[in-house]
Amino acid sequence: MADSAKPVSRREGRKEAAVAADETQAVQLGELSDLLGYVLKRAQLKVFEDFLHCVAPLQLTPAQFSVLLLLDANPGRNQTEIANTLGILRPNFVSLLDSLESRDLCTRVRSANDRRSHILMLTEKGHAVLARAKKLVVSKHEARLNELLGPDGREALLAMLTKIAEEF
Amino acid sequence: MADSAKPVSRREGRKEAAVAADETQAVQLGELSDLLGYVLKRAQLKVFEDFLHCVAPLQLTPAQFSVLLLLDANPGRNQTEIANTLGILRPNFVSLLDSLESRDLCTRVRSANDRRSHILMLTEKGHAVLARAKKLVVSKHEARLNELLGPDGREALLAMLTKIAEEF
DNA sequence: TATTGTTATACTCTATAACTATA
DNA sequence: TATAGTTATAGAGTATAACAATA
Repeated sequence: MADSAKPVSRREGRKEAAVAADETQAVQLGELSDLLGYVLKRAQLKVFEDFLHCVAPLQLTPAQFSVLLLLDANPGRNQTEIANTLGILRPNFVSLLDSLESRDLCTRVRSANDRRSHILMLTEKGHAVLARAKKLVVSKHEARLNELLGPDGREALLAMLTKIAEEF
Repeated sequence: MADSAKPVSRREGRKEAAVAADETQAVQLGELSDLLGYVLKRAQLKVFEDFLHCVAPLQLTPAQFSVLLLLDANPGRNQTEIANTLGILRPNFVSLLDSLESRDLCTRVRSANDRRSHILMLTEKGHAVLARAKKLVVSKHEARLNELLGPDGREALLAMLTKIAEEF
């Protein structure tokens, strides 16, 4: 997303001649501002955009970061297990892993028990990058959210979103 | 989304032999369950999925519904204005509009003032379909969310997401 | 026969450049 | 020259089918 798709905020969209008096009417969101799915998607895009920006020094996408986090918390799992947990289809997980492995952040090792499966592990560099990424996420990304919503607000938001994700 | 990418919920992932005692360890989400962006995305997918299901009789996607809502609330606007407001790029808005217009839900009319621009309007059928869609959204989709979160919870969630979408 | 990782493929979203017709 | 709508195109993300190796 370069800059073009960013939605117009409430007081924009005027033509040159109308800037001073803000003459031209802004487009009304109307009932859209009460549609949870719409606002949810908008908020999600904003949060991902900020995540990307905060972790830019390490060149990690949200998806890549989530894989590293999961490998750290679950050493010795295979591709299917990790992909399923993240809701990523196995075929699509292959290239994601390829990119991480080519950067020496994780490795695939054929399992001794079941030689069909690949055991996934973080490399030393993977651990180091993950540690640095976590620091950036906490100190920059989540810190900004805390600032905007307050610690209580953030907790409440997380609880409601988790409820939707798990029970809806 | 057929069914494959659905994430494994907490107590799954065991091998056949282990089902009874739930022996095989579930993959641990770990810090992922505290990452707002992750939960936000998961919740958004769930909500869109439910929206699609609830409005299935009318064959409207969330994006198409948002366009119809906006045209209803802002008659006489052109493509650029509507697309910008929704955060849709003008080139991508063309085929979206084509599909709505081919179903006789809206029309493009060349503006008399500025013959470059297309004024957008809902057709009679467009108004009717939008009215029916609104009923389905309120009575099925948003009703389910209200049931899950409670009216106060829903309001609080909407307020926080709006804040993120506008100020983050 | 079933499963793991993989390839190939297709469809949707999103993004940019460039054309045309108007201004 | 600048803007509105459009075309073409390219890249992500996501989906399914099918194959080789292994169980």
